[in-house]
Amino acid sequence: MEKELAKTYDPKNIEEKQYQKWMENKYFHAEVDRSKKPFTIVIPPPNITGQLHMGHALDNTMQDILIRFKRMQGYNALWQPGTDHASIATEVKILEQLKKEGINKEDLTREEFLERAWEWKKEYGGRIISQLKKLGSSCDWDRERFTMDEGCNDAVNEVFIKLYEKGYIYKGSKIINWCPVCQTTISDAEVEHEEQAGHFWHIKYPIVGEDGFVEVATTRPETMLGDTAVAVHPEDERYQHLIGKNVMLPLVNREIPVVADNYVDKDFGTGVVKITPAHDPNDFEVGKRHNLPEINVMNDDATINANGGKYAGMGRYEARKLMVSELQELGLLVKVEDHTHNVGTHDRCKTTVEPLIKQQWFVKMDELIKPAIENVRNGEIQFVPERFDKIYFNWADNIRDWCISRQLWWGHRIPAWYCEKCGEVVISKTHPTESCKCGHGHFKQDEDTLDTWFSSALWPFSTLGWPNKTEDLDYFYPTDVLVTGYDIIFFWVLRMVFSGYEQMGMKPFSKVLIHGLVRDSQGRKMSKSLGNGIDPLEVIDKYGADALRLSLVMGNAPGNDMRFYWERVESCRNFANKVWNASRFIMMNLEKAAIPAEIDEKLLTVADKWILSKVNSLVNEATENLEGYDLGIAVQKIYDFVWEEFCDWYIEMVKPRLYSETDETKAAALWTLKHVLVSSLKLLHPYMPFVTEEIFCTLQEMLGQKEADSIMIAEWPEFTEKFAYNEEAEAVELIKEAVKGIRNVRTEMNVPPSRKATVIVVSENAKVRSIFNDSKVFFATLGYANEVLIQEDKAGISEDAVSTVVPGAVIYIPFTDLVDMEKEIERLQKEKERLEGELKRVTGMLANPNFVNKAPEAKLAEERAKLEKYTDMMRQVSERLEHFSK
RNA sequence: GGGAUCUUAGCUCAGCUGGGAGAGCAUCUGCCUUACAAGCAGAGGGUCAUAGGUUCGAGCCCUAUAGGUCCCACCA
Repeated sequence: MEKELAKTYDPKNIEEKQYQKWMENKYFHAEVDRSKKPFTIVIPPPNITGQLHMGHALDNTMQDILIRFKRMQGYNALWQPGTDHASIATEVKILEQLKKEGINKEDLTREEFLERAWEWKKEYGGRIISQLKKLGSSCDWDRERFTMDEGCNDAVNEVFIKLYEKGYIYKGSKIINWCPVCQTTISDAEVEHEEQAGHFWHIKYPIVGEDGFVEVATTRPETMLGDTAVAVHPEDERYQHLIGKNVMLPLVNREIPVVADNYVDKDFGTGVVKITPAHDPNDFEVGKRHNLPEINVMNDDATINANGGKYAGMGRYEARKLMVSELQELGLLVKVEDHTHNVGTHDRCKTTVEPLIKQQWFVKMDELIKPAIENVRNGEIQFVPERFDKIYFNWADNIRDWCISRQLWWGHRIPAWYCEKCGEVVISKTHPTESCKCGHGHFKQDEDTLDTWFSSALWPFSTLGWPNKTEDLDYFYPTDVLVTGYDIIFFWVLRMVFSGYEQMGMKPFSKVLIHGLVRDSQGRKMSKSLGNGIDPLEVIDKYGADALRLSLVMGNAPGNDMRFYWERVESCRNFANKVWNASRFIMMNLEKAAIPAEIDEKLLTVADKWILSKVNSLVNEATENLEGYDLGIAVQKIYDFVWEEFCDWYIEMVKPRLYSETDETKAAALWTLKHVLVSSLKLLHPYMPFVTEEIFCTLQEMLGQKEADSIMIAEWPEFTEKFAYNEEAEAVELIKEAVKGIRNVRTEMNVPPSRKATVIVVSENAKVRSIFNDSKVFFATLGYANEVLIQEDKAGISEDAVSTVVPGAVIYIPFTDLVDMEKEIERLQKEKERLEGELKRVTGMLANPNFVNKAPEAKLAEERAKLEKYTDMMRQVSERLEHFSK
């Protein structure tokens, strides 16, 4: 370890090195330790297909901040990592890769395909993990899991069997969402509704046995091949006479009945709806009510099947085109209207989803969802910010059975076995050995795999060893907080919640911290197709992980989207640089003089007490904000403190003491510098782990004092009564105001910094005089003074001196040769106007009996004090003005 | 159709349970002051979308309006 910091801050030189050290020392690793309280976060497992994007960077930065904070607070902090097999996403990628080699899925056996898939996992599954490490994530990598590893696989089978035995999992023939491109079912959550411009075709269906037609309107004419009825509203006068009659389905020439059903909206379209039970969820329901046949007219690739007669083999849109033109020739096409409507598309490939009737596995939701609703409603599980529970309830309250089977190969194969002869179903983790009813005894496993979210739903407990009763599970579960984006509340959060209650009898986590999306600088979603994505690794390469992390959380409220700006990262890097240089300065001075580990408080000056009280209350506030998940607010406060109060004020104030060989408070200054620096580094560490660690360790090395081997396991700072803000500390605020006044006057008067001046403080108040008397030195270092006089009256001061007014005193700077009267008057005038405004407000308030009667006592006292202060300042300013106007 | 959310300085955004409008970036003016020009010091810039209401007091609470974003929803 180095004993001094490099001259320039370069994240490249420290980040990799520090991360390795943390890994080697296993600081991220958590073991069950009953003497400590656990704090657990499970990572939202990134897909093995994935590369780190800004969303991951934000999500994981937030988790790392929380876990590092809690670890320092003394919790036994576990951040459980892992990756997701992401069944459909990965399968699509692998198929793409195969395609490039000229191989189709049909060319491979299931086993051959899976071999390729595991190779993929081996090659790319680790990529995202190494990228998370670059970000600084302090996950317990020894515990890394994968949704398809042995344990998770076992958990999946266990849950499937338990739910099946309880009757919560069933196989049924229902209308489901089918993706013709991916060739699999998808769940409701995976369907995105997209507004598309389409048409409304009005078609005449001849009435059987009489002249005339009914006119139906449809957006999907090709589905008429599967029509098995037309429906009207039971109370629609226009169509009463038709109910019970038949119409002739054109092109197909099939007689279908006219049924009456409340589903029909009299006022929409023609009031007559064609019913296609096999290809529309509503029609499916209508069909059930009226016992209509279900005619499936489509193949899995959305071409028309044999039931479509002569259209068989055509694509759905091709058939549509032909049918429309044929209807037109027959004179049955009344009109075509433009019509925008919502089309369901598959969220992965954007293909229009085709509703089809198929045999699939479902999870019955009505019972399972109950505790998941109840426990969010009663606050057992809380969303941060709260409003996101509405998205949650929106899904939970309207939940339908979850279609969990997928016609994919990459994933957890459904543990259902069928007797090849009698078809008996056996649900079992392993190939059944017992014989079945028919005694044939040869079983074949279900071909389908499970929805990828089925395994993710178990993640908070499967990663801790479930279904085994492990110590880990007993100790670390339920986890404390789940950090994720609002876009997967219904995919994942909801399913973890009901799974937690069902399998563990306990919630999976107490808080759900929701963040928004990272958009580009124009507010657009970052996406591959737009090519507007920013690679976090590129940002890290240019500015360092610390800067990236800080830029992602500072000035951003929970749940809100944010825009990515390079300028923002740069300013965060500049902050890291600031911390670096301040530390370098402090260490340069510490090096030259030994400092005691503890300080004799009598030696502390007002400046010391001021900064100590400031950092003390910062500790309080930042801790509180962090505990309330206000990560952005907390770090904003730390940032402001470090840069403004510590660097720009305190360090500057303390310099004369450091440069002096004789000042007896020098040690106190050094001790204070060190104390405040270390506290600041600790507060910053969760946000900027690398730079704070580098400085912390170098500082310890240099001092030969060791508090901890690493800042990440050092103790979180605590508020101490000893340094509470008091009158002494407050005196510094007055000094600051005076200095600012002097600087302001000088700039307004265009006085170059090289020109030093005499500063005369005039105050009738002995206490104020005493404050300034003790702080003369600050005017020299901060206010360009070469001489400071403190006096009770204006004796000996040139009447033409420029001045600045602070509460309780007037500060004169006699520049006999430089004074620009006009400017000085202008300045005083401006100051007077400001004070007038303030006084008007305060006197107005205090003159209002309602305010005086109703406002809290503290507020009243505050306003009275202000009145006094401003009145005094006003008197001084007026006096000065009077003089100049003479 | 239902719901959420936003509208604050030129830009991007903070603003905790209502009590004198903030930050970063950008702009302007001085400074190579021995930690830092990735810096220091100063300055300009906002009727907090609009209209009502509650309150002693509203950026913050309530209602309505306008505009933006997003989610959900079976109107064929």
